Amino acid sequence: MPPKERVPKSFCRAPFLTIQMTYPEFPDSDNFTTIGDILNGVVDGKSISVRGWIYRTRSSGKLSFIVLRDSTGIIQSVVSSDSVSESSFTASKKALVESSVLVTGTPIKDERAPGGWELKASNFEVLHYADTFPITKDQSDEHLLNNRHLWLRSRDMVSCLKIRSTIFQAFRNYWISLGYAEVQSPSFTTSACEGGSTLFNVSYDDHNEKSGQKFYAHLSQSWQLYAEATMFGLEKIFTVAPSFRAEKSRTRRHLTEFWHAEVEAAWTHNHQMMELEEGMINTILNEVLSNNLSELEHLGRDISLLQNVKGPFEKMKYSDVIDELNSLGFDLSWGDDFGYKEEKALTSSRTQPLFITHFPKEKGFYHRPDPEDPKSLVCHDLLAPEGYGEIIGGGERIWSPDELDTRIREEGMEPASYGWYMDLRKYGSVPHSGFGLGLDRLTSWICGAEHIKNVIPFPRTMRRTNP
RNA sequence: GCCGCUGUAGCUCAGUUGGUCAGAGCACCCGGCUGUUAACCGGGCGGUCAUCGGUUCGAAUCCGAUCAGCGGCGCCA
Repeated sequence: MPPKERVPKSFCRAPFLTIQMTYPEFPDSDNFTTIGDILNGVVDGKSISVRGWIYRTRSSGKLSFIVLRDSTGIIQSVVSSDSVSESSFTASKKALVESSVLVTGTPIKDERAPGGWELKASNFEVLHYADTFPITKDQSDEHLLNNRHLWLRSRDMVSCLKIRSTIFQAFRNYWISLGYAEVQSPSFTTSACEGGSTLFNVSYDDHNEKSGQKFYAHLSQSWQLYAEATMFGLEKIFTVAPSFRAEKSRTRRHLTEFWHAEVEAAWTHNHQMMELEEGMINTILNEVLSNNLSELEHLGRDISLLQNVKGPFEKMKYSDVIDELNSLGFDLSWGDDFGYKEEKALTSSRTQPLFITHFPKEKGFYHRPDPEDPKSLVCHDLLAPEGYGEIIGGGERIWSPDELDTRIREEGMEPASYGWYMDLRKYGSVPHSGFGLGLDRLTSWICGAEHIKNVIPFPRTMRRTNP
């Protein structure tokens, strides 16, 4: 075996050093203008410099048209052999799409340019000549997924990811403003939180042989059991974390690794939590509408549909939903679970989110049976409109130790196998509620995405873990 | 787990009943063009037809298996 390559000590410790690094080919300077500022008319008529990548390139004899992009937009620059050095002009003709460039010039309004603005180049410098970019105008879903590491540069992906960022931030800000604390729970777990869901198994070298177990741990499907423990100290908590489901689901709404926003609060009833969720959805939508209009427009989203979402959201009991579905031609009886077909029928004609409450007991052992109607639960789902379906599942948790014991046995499980979770009901148990929100599904709805894969940088599905 | 579909050049695809079927456009390279809008004109490069096996005088084409991927259902967020 060849000797292991040694990493220079100074490299390892780079963050702690204050050595001034200089890159002669790339000036240490903030003296660059964003394309967004140019398009907003901030620097009309002045000579400025732009740094970015080549988005499109066309040339004719003595003239190159180089469309530049940065994270804020795109602008066409015109490189004329009359107004730049020979090396600049050659570079502009030679550089392929996605080459990184530094361009100096004067922005002017010009109707002939896409976007209405144009940069008259006085200097055109290529920092790195790109190889032939694998993504051209002929694109298939599969090719774009195989090249997702490069497709992330596309305006579609950038728009979705900007909106996604707003959504994540708005979620956090909303709960923090209500006095909730952000808490982290482990991704390695040994307790299933929800029966039925399939768990990923994680191995750990020879741990398995030594311990006699088949695996080291599962990957978490939800923080809920941990949240119920943490809640007793902090009372109001939330998290944003990945959850993992090994279901063999192949739909436009499923990922094996998805971003789960979850909330848990002591002294809180189901109906109170639903009100908070409504406020959360409205807050997130308002933030997106005030920060990401251009991204929504680029994606072709019907913005009026989002603007028209206002509370109070419609609330229906499960039994009434069954009646509505049967009036639409379904044949369901009380106790039947309904799937996406039913969700789609309910939500495709609606323009507002829809709460469904009082599901049958089978939905989850940890949800509290309704004292007035013990065969149903004090719980809720929230369905997004336009056919996007379920984005939230939540409810009031059982807080009485005896009731929890009974429910677990009813589900054919042994309370003892829940170990420390049963402990939580022994020491000052209190009423509490919580929910889980699929952030990718929420983003998918807000973006109007065709597929949930379109709104996460590196989607993980049952058949894809690359790139 | 179930149902359906796809695999031919770097990309998007055509290829009829098995017989000049190794093709086009784009990309890339060379040349031309001073207003292009993922331009245009001329030329060039480029494929073990997913893999393996079978049927046949002959297979990209028919059959089987395998691999990879896509869409949907059920389940869930």
